[in-house]
Amino acid sequence: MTKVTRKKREIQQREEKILSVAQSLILSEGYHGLNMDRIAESLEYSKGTIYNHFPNKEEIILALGIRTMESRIELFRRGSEFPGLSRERLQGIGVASEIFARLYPHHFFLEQMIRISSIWEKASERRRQQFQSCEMQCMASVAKIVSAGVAENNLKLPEGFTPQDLVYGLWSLVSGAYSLAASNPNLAQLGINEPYSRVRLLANHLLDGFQWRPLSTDYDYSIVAEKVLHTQFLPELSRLEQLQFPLSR
Amino acid sequence: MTKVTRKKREIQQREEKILSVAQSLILSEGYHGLNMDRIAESLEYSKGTIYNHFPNKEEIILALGIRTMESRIELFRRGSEFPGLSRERLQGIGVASEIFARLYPHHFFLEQMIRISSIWEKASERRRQQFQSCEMQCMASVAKIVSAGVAENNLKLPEGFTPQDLVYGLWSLVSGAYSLAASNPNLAQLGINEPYSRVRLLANHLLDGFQWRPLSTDYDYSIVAEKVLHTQFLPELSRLEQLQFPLSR
DNA sequence: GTCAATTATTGACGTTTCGTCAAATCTGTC
DNA sequence: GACAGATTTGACGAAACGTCAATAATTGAC
Repeated sequence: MTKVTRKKREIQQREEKILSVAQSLILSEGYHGLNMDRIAESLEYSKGTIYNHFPNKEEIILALGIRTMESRIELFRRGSEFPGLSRERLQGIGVASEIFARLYPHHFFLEQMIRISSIWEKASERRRQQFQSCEMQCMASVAKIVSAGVAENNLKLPEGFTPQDLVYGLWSLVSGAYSLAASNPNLAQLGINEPYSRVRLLANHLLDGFQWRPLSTDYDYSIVAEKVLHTQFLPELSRLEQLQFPLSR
Repeated sequence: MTKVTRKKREIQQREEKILSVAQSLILSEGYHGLNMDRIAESLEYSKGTIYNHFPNKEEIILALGIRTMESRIELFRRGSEFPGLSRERLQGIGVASEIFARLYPHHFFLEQMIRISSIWEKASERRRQQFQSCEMQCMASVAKIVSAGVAENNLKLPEGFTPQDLVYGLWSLVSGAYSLAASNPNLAQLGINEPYSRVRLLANHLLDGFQWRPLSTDYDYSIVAEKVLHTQFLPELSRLEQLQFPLSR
């Protein structure tokens, strides 16, 4: 029924433009720098038109978060398709996670904002569910590999410890670390110089603590990471190199 | 010179009242629920008077964060005074951290807010430094114990890994986990039922991964935690029991 | 006790931003 | 080219921030 006319396409494209302007505003000037009048002015449309696309400011922010979340799911999917032992496959997700954090460092900023600034309450149910579903998909892909590790007999979880609990640990470690890195400009001042690559090492030590075999003391996972990078993430390589992506470090 | 008159004391006390009203507003209605008119109205003072105490809304929020941060430092100090091996003392901080998170669960909410909502930029240099100094004191107390572990020969850090890096890991894990728990009401839905006590277990596994002796597989740290609780945190015990604080679980 | 100087309080006001909606404009169809 | 329906516009009201001149209270010297 709904014919895709020139006008319809134009409207569709405008939605992208709104998000892109919103993103640059929010990144350069923070939460308060994003305002509807400025978006409208910058795109040379009236405010009413912007409100036709998004019923309020909060929805725009959530939409931005969903946009990067979708890229994250895709990266996680590709990472988890790396063939091998469970812990090697988890390495695949680790690399995906690191690539994600480097390509979209602002995401962690957005995510915190979404959780905090009453955005959640004001946004529509539909978008909220979309966001949560993204998050759950990511966590599920990790949980699946943890369960595989148990099934493979390479990982024994402690009494009363579920795969979800381990996912909680990994997730907390990674998101905590990236959030700190994203919002604390003076980590270096505290003696933390390469936050991104450190996270991978820390996560591996956590896995060692659970005796997930092969242990990182017996097996060089940085080689696995390198392999993951070249088999699963070729398309991203050049973009990453511009950012000086050092997996070996 | 500046005599402490009745009036001065009155003003001092009002500052406390402002913070307490602000806190309940922000907790019950989120970032947007906190507004200066409502604080003024609720305390039956005019807005101008509130502005005499705090030059803007952001300073109030930061002051709230500093207030809990100071309690945190105090808890950390007491925890780290627990006598014993380095890893036992770190357990002391772990317990302190867990007590803190249970007594002031809103702190992690505040902290994220401070990092995100342009609060940082708008607040005064003085308060910003105060906040950072609190944070650094906490991290330093952890770093000190890590270094002690190395000196004690119970911990060997990997090549190129500094004590600060391990602090970064612990800090990220703990703050990530508590932030998630504070802002994600449906962790249980994801299969994570006791976020607080899980964190301690996860952190201990991370330390095991670094081979910090004695390992938690050889030594029951929940007994240590119990002892810490009774020797270092007696005053808090009754308050915690009302919250059903299960260290053994 | 009085009074001038200092200090504290007030609330009306200007400003910014959100989100709305009736009126104006544009688009596609017959 | 006339008409219905979709789209766009921007003036408007509401809410909140932060200011400041005017007012009130307090203090301390005499």
